[in-house]
Amino acid sequence: MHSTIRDVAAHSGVSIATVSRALNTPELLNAETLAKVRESIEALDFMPSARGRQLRGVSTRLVGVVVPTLANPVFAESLQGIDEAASASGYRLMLMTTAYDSGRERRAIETLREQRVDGLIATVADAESNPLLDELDRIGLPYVLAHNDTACRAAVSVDNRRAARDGVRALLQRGHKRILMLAGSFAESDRARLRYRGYENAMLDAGLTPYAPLEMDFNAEELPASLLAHLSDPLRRPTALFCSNDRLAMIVIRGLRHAGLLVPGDISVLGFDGIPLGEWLSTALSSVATPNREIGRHAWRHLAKQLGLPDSKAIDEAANEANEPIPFKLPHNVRTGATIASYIEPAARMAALEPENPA
Amino acid sequence: MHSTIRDVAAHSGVSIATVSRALNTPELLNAETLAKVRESIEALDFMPSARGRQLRGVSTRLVGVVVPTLANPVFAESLQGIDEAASASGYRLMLMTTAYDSGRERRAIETLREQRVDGLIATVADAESNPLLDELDRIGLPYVLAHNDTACRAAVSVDNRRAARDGVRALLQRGHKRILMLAGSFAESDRARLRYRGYENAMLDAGLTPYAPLEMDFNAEELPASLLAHLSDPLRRPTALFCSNDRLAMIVIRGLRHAGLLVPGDISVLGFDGIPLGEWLSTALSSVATPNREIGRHAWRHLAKQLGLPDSKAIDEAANEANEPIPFKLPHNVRTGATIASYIEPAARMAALEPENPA
DNA sequence: TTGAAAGCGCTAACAG
DNA sequence: CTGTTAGCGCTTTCAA
Repeated sequence: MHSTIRDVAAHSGVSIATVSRALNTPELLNAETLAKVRESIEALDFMPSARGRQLRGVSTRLVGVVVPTLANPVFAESLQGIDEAASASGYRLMLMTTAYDSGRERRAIETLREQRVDGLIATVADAESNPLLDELDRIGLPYVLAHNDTACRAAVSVDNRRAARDGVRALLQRGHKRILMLAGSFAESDRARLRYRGYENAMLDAGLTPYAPLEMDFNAEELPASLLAHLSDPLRRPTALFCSNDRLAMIVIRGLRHAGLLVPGDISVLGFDGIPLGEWLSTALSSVATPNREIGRHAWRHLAKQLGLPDSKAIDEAANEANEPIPFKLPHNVRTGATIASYIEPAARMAALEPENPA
Repeated sequence: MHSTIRDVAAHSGVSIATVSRALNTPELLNAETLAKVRESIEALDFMPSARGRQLRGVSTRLVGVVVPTLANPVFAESLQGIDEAASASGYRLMLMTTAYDSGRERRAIETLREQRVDGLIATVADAESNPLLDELDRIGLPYVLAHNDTACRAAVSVDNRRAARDGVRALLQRGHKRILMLAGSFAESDRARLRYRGYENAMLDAGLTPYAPLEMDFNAEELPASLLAHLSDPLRRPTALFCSNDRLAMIVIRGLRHAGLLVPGDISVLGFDGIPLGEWLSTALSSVATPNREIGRHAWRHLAKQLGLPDSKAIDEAANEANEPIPFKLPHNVRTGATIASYIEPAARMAALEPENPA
């Protein structure tokens, strides 16, 4: 179906070596020969096979990317960052999604290895004790984790513990004391666990007792009974909810409204991720925002370094800046939206609600 | 760096053919030999090279996917659909983004051809007169367009004209007569043009004169002067805006609120795409919803058919259903959110606003 | 400046 | 059941 270098050689009456040179080192060829060969290439719709080339030992210039899902904008964003940075260096992406499933993670990495990717960027369910990654280490295939937050491996992320702590502090500063943390599945995510640690830290620092985390289903239509139980007593219920991700926060806000609670009037809600959509909600979602695109971009920079590529970022800058280490931890940012408010004592609230009270 | 089939053969004291068989047709081997070979494979961390295999003429089981950007959830969703369907058939995706740039489209397709993808699924800026696609036709590389709406090529999409027409009809049914259509760049998108045709159709059918379309910048922070001019006269301004995509609709709604106009009280807004996020806005976005994931899934089905794969969908069903043609046009769905309302005559409005009027 | 030839990792006859 | 061998499309010495 495809024409090969041999077809081109035959068509233009030269050797295959000459065709190869026309492709790779045209400057070494006689202008006429070159023109002739190029004509044949055109005529035959010849497109050199990366396969043949790579078999000769040349690198594939392919990077594998492994993400749980693109339905989560967090990963779509970071994929964008990787894509932009990698294509600028002439690398192509090979994408695999895992749906947080370890079987699929394994198959994904296998496939990518078979394709002889030069390296890979992955977000895995468990970054610390992960045999797949251990194997990559052993065989020496370069990889960088994105979003996973661990010191054991090359991993670009925010500092999840501190980010969560800062988020909770923002709530504490607004006078909240009964702050409950909600999470999707802890099993699914080392990140959720670190975020809970941050929550604990902030609470303990403030002399408060952390609640146990409340795990809830990511796809729930309604609030789980366990949460509703927490909310039943207006005087003792949490005054703020810290959700381990934005999607959860949105589900919760919707559920709270459904249950007749005002956000942030009755209860504040803080998310985590800072997905762009959050800002579009009419009550903009307050969230601990993470620089997802930058996470992707920096993951690439680390990988590029491992691959021995010149750092295009560094090239732009002054030479003496060139050896500045590429960061593994990126800054987070507590985005004060409109879903968190200062805590008001119940007594004061009642007073404020009395219409008779003069202004 | 990688060990090869030859290393394994040497390590286990068999021929390379035997190793190859251990990989591809293990049932043909003596159990002991097989075990021995597998041991060596383990010991050497051997992973067969897809390169070598494919060079022998076996298909790559790779599909190229070309989309403008993943920042638009529409494409992230359809990519998900492609991914799910393709991996179910054992195919892998190679992703390239183009940012609607024709140079990048060309490079993307070139790369994919070099990688010898078995076929590709693409969303291009211009589907009809596109030399790149013509070339694919000429060389016989199977491809299917997704979202592009044209009869000239295999393309899975909604019927953009009818979808837009139905959306505008929903506005007309609510009594709107002064309906203005806003679009991003027409140059960028054959789809936007078809949607304008649908708008025209609906208006003319209703005996109304269509407005000229108003093109506006996709990334604008504020409403363009041209639109503000349209809105200045409360009695003659459009009572509804039809936006050629949801992102635009969201920008417009924000801008309208900023300008002191109530949505949908003062003016209705209808989007197009039905991105999930729209439903999360506190005033849920009304939109002509397109089944993006299904578009991806069906694009794969068409490609799979061109590749001569058995249709996994058809297998599930009764045999007599098996030859049911795979649709090119998928159903759209006018999602009545909360940003469109019935038109109320100004007089009636004024009356309703007078607090003295009894209920 | 060009050609001949070896070989990259693998599969698939064809023998044994 | 297993080994030998001939390529697949390309790059890269080495010679001419």
